Amino acid sequence: MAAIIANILHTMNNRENDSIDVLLDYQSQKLQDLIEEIVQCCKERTSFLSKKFDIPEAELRCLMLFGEERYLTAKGISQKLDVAKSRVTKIINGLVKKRLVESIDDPKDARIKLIGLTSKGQKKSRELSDFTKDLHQKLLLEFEPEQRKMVISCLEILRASMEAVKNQMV
Amino acid sequence: MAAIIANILHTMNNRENDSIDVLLDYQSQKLQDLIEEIVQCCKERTSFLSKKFDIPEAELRCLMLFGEERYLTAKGISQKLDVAKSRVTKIINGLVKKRLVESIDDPKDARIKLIGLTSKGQKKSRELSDFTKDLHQKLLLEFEPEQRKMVISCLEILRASMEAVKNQMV
DNA sequence: TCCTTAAGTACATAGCATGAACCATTATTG
DNA sequence: CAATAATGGTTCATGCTATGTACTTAAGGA
Repeated sequence: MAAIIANILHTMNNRENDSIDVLLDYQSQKLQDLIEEIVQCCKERTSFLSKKFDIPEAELRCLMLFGEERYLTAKGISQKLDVAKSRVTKIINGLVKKRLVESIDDPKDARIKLIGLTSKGQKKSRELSDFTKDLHQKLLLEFEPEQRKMVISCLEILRASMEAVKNQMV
Repeated sequence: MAAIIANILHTMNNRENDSIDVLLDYQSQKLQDLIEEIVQCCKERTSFLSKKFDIPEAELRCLMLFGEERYLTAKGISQKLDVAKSRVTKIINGLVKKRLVESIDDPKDARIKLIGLTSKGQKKSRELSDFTKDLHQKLLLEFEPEQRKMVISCLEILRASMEAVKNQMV
């Protein structure tokens, strides 16, 4: 089917005026489908990780925030995960129940609770980041070496353009 | 920061052996971040559409299935959306309540209900697909004309590679 | 006719996420 | 310094996403 369309396009290409519109139509449809499929694949990946590590997706995402920082606050997590702070309470509760995280009172400010990984949490977090790193390395190795740089810069273009369209839409 | 790393990489590049590993590390991290951001942007887009059209995301997705086919069955929808059939019942109920869809009994098989768009549903569906088509066209137009083909083929490579990694993971 | 399979629904359960109301505690300001 | 405002967190009500099991009805084959 795609081949047929491509063929039609090809025969029309160097002849007429509105063939440009046809090409644009075809390309934007293609773009839409590809993005759709890629996003779908990523969704499956996160769902897979959640099952593999037996931790809900939101909690996994939270666990991965402790990359650099030793301690995080509920507010900080709320901002990084881009969710309401009431949501963070739930997520932290889940992680505390699993003994992956523990919260201590901030000695300076009694309102604040400092959330930190337990050693069990550090282990899980490490495993998780190792796994996803490995996954993306495998992905990279699927490309031909010359393609790698190109794919990355294409994604950079795509991301920037998506950002631009988003802003232009307000 | 990225510039510094890139610089380090550059000075190391044509000299030593394990600089390849460093490059791979850098690139896979980059890849991970880019994919993350792109997926995030898509999530925001669907959430935006849901608010704009005042219809839950799952129902929107369902509405978009009536592209070619006149009627769909619950089972068919379940397969296309890749959700449990009990989920489909809920989704259809929502759409029926909004008078966007109606179900009639299959004259041939009393077990089956044929789901079809109402005229109101057709209108919404059309609006929706027009909007997303426009969006992707805008996106395409953000690229330089020469880039368009390249970005698309890069996404094709990416999609194929993700598929490959997924299969290789079982 | 009996049994199996298929289509669809109901219900219990779980996760994701928000927003409003609320309780402490800290900061500000008159 | 005391009243008030702002901040950090929790609780609760609500709604969407999604699954799986059990159930009903219908179709179709042995």
